[in-house]
Amino acid sequence: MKKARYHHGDLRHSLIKAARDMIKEGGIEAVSLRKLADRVGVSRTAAYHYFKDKNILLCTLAQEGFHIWQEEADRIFQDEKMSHEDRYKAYIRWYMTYALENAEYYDLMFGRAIWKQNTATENLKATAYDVFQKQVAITRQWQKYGVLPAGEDSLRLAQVTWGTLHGLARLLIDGIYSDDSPIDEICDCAANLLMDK
Amino acid sequence: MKKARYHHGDLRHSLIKAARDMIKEGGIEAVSLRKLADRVGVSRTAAYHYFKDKNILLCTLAQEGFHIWQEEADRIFQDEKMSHEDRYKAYIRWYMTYALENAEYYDLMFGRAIWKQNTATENLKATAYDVFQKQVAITRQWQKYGVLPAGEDSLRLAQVTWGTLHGLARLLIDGIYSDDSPIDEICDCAANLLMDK
DNA sequence: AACGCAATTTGACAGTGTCAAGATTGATGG
DNA sequence: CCATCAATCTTGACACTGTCAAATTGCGTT
Repeated sequence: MKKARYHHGDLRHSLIKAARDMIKEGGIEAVSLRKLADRVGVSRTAAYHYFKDKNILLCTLAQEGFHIWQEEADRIFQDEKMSHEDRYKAYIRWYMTYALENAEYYDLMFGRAIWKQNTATENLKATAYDVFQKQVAITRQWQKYGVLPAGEDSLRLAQVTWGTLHGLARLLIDGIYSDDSPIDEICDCAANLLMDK
Repeated sequence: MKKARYHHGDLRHSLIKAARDMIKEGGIEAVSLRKLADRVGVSRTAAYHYFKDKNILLCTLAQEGFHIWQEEADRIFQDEKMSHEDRYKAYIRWYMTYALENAEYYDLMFGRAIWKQNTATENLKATAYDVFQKQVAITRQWQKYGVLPAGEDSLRLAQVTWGTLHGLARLLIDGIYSDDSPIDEICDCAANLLMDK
């Protein structure tokens, strides 16, 4: 479709798209600007006109990931067909399966690579902050509905519950738990612990 | 102390020691075999006689980290001066502060870098497995003493509780939570959620 | 048609991990 | 005491990587 014209026409989006594919294939480690340029059919340093850094490219991808993430989560949060309890359980299960199915992307979004860099875009931080704030709001709702313990501070509760899901996802993704850990059982156990009894 | 002799004498340990320092200073990313060799005063490829891979070097360090980790944890597990409840709370607090204070090392031990590689030594996996099995055993004890809910399967419970601590540690270390998150409050909230009520 | 400016390329540099082949050494046996 | 040998370390080389500076190309406007 794309000819070898000097002006590519839509390089920015092509780069993002290619990087997205690349990540799904081989993880963040496998992403290199040069292979990326190769795949898009452009010269090695072309990307630098759109992304100051390799890191900024990754941040952009992560931000995109957060938006998709939020959309999918909202779909569960707003599903009126389920009871509050079931919705929370569904959320947990969705979190784990989504994280595992998109392991490489999850790694990008929550991984250290991006956040530790000092070049981490303010945009990304803002986006992630928004996602978390929404999480806090939902947590407050769930407390109101008696799904989560009402006694705890909503912010702390959101931090800890997210921590639990994040930690489990990480351990499963990284293969630190044995491979045959049944996700269903783990989700159930987590739900039992977190939810108000 | 060390002269520029051809035979270094204790290269393996020197390499490990230097790598350990390097990690504490600048994180895993900052570790390069060449700078390592430089620091030890030896040629760039000298390390390959003791470590087949860069990854294997890191695995060795991680294993060492697990042993220290286990020792420190045991000190809490076996502290008879505390009640079971207090001991559990102390464990949580220790976990978080230790992880945060040794963030770079924590990153090495539980980070993806090592586990994802197919060259991950069987030794490391075995060590980590031992650590986790001990965790399961302790969890079972705590269930017996009424600190943790007796109804849950011990293995799953250990997985989830560890997941919680691991996730919180990760989020705090990576700076995904805002920097001014009071660890004490987070620990308390986690304890409330996890412990039997 | 010529000019300007943005998009892209080429060249170059300093890093990295790792392999193969050579140099140095301390220890061993005659 | 000295030659041999295997362990230990070095040199050279290769294929990568990210990134900068300076040239090149070509579209749109005057």
